[in-house]
Order: sequence, then C-alpha cells, then structure tokens
Amino acid sequence: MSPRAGLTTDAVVELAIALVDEGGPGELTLAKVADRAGVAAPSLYKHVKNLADLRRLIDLRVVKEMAETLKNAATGREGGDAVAALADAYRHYLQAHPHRTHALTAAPDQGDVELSAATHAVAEVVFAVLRPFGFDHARSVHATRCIRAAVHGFASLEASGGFGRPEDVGESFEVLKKMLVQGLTDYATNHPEKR
Amino acid sequence: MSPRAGLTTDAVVELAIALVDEGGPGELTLAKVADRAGVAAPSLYKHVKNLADLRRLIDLRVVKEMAETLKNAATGREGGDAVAALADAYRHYLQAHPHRTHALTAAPDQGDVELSAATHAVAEVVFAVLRPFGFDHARSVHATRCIRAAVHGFASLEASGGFGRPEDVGESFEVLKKMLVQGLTDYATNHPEKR
DNA sequence: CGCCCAAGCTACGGTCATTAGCTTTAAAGC
DNA sequence: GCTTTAAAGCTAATGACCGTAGCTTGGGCG
Repeated sequence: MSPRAGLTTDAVVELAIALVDEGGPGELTLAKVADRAGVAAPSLYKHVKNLADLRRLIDLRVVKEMAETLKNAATGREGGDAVAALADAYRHYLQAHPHRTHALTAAPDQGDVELSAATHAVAEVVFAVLRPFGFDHARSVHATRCIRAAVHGFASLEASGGFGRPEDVGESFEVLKKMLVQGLTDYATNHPEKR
Repeated sequence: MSPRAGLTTDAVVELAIALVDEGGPGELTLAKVADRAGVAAPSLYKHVKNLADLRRLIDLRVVKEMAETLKNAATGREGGDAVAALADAYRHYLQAHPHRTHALTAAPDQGDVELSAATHAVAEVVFAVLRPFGFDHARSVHATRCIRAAVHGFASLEASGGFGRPEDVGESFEVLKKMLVQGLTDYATNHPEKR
C-alpha cells in the first residue's frame, strides 16, 4: 500500500501528540517529529499539509478522544450523578495529559466540518445528560456553557499548575461539582416567567 | 539617562503587548518588536534577557493589571454583589483583550518572586471579597478556586471563540454568576461537621 | 517486464533567536 | 568645555526551523 514501508498521517499525528504530551505545544516541531519518525523533515509534507495542519489534526484527535471519554463516563448515569461523572472524567483526562488543554479550546474555523463535528459531539454528550433536568433549548445551552466553563476552567488551571496553595485540589473540585449540580437543579426548578 | 533617546524595558513590553493584542501570542516575535521600535533585533537584548523573559514580563504586566482591575471592581461592594462585580470585571477585561488569556494562567516558576506576588495579589482580592461569607481558611481557598475556575473558564472560552451557538453569551454568564453566588452562599451556610 | 505514483530524499531560501564584538553617544565628573 | 565611561545601539554570524522545488526509488499492477 505504500512504498518504503512508511508513515501514515495517523502515525505522524501520534508522534506529534507524544511530543506535545512530553513538553507542551511549544515543543512541537516538524523537525522533531521527522527525527522520531526516522525521516527527513520535508518528507512529512507527504502526510501533513504543514505545521498548522498538524496542529489541527492533533486538536481533532484530542477533541474526539474527549468526546469518547465523556460518553463512556456518562453512560448508565442520570442527572446530577451524570454531571459529576462528566466533570470527573474531564478532569482526569487533563490530569493524564496536562498539555492537551489548549486543544480543547480550539474554535474550529469557518468551514472546518470535521473539527466542528467533533466539538459538537462533546456538547451533545452534555446535552444528553441535561435532558432529565427538563430545560428548554435556550436554557440547556446556557447550562452547557456553565458546565463547560467551570469544569474546563478548573481542569485547565490545575493542569497548568495554577493552583499553588497546599490545600487539597480534589476537595476544591468536590466543592465545584456540588455547586454545579445544585446550581443546575435550581436553574431547572426556578423558572421565572420572563427574567 | 540613556544614550540615543532610546528604549526602555517598559517600552519594549508595551510594543510586545500590542503585538499580542493584535494577533495573539503566536505573533509575538523579537524581530517584529524590534521593527516597531525602530531598532535592530539584537538591540532588544539590552532591555530584555530573551524572548522567554519578554513573555514573562508581559504576563507580569497583565496579571498586575488584572489585580488592579479586580480591586477597583470590588471596592464599595459586599458579598454576592462583590463576587458578581469581580466576575464581570474579569470577563470584560478578557473581552477587551482576548489574546491575554494565556497570561492569566501563568504559573510562576519556583523563585519568581515578582510574578508570584502579582498572582497572589489577584487571589487576595478574592479572599477579601469572601470575608463576609465567614469561611475558615481552607474553605476560602476552595471557594476562591471555584470562582477562579468558573470565571476564568467562561471568559477564556468566550475569548477564544469557543461559544459557537447563537444564544446570548451574556445571559449564560448571568446564569453562571447566579450559580456561583448561590453556591458560595450555600457553602457558607451548610457546614457539615466533617463531611 | 515495464509503468506509474506515492514516499522519500537533497538542496535551497526565508524567518527568527541569540551571541560576539565593535561603535557611538549622552551623561557625569574634572 | 573636555574627557571618560558605560549603556545603547549596530553589523556579522550561527543555528534552528518551516516550507518549496525538483529529483530518485521502489512497490504494486497491468
């Protein structure tokens, strides 16, 4: 299927992600990927358009992986339980791969169908979990944003080492989850007519 | 005080921040800063140790500015009101300077007294605002982390264009603030003895 | 067996960070 | 005013890296 028993785009992305995981996005360089692949740098262009494209492929893979992770975490749970499970899964993913934070804020640019679909898939999981709360559409959007903001904010700050103090970070997260679940419950209950 | 009516470190940082504001952290390059300063690139090393140092100086300035912004927002307010004011101020700052997000997650590395002090100053503002809630020390740390996670998470996702849907983002933020204030109130009230 | 194309290569140009070492100029003291 | 001097700036050079152009090769298929 390929001369020289060679690389594939997937393999390149694999090596690239390894580099990011080891040293952060700043360490990602086509030269280093080529080196690890045992190939001259220009050869990579047969598998990847350019560095920006490689970055996008990384984002894509990470977002897809996160969607899968969250889906698994949510299945078999309901309501607040499910929300807490999502939060834990999201946090654990970034604990395991602290340098992937940036990939999860990637805003797909106009026309990037595949990345859009992937981020959409993440949102879908949250939407599904919120169904038992009985929000109308607009409210479920607001609720999803709140969950994402709180959980991603916490996990990314933790991943970047932003929590300097010695107090237990896990307990802080428990507090956050409780706030979130309680807040969602209230938001589902108190339906002021107009405002 | 300086030959050649010249640059200062502050002026260099100024130009650098302008570049970041215009095109994001990826646009920051010593070559471009030098160009704008009307100076050859190596001359910058008289004012800045290297690119990493310049980045740190940017982070430092941004964090200091945020501390000031939050302090102003908080003065004259109390309790939940003050928390909401902090949240709004944080969000507005990142709306005005969307590319400064990364500077606000900068974890000062061991021995960077000045940056540590600056991030500490931000935390101090939040601590001060939380005082009327009557948390013990550990709880105020957890509460501060929750606030930071939720607010920074929301503002940074908004800044990076992460909220794709058409629903009003301001309203989502109102929901978040309400959850947060309510959550803090509950956290202050329900003091389960041990767990 | 021979054709073809994808995967790989070398050579090259451009941008950038950083170092080394020289020149100049403004300020400070005489 | 004149000299000294240290900081501010410069040019030259190196090395990393991205990306393009164009050549080579080897494996699959007729």
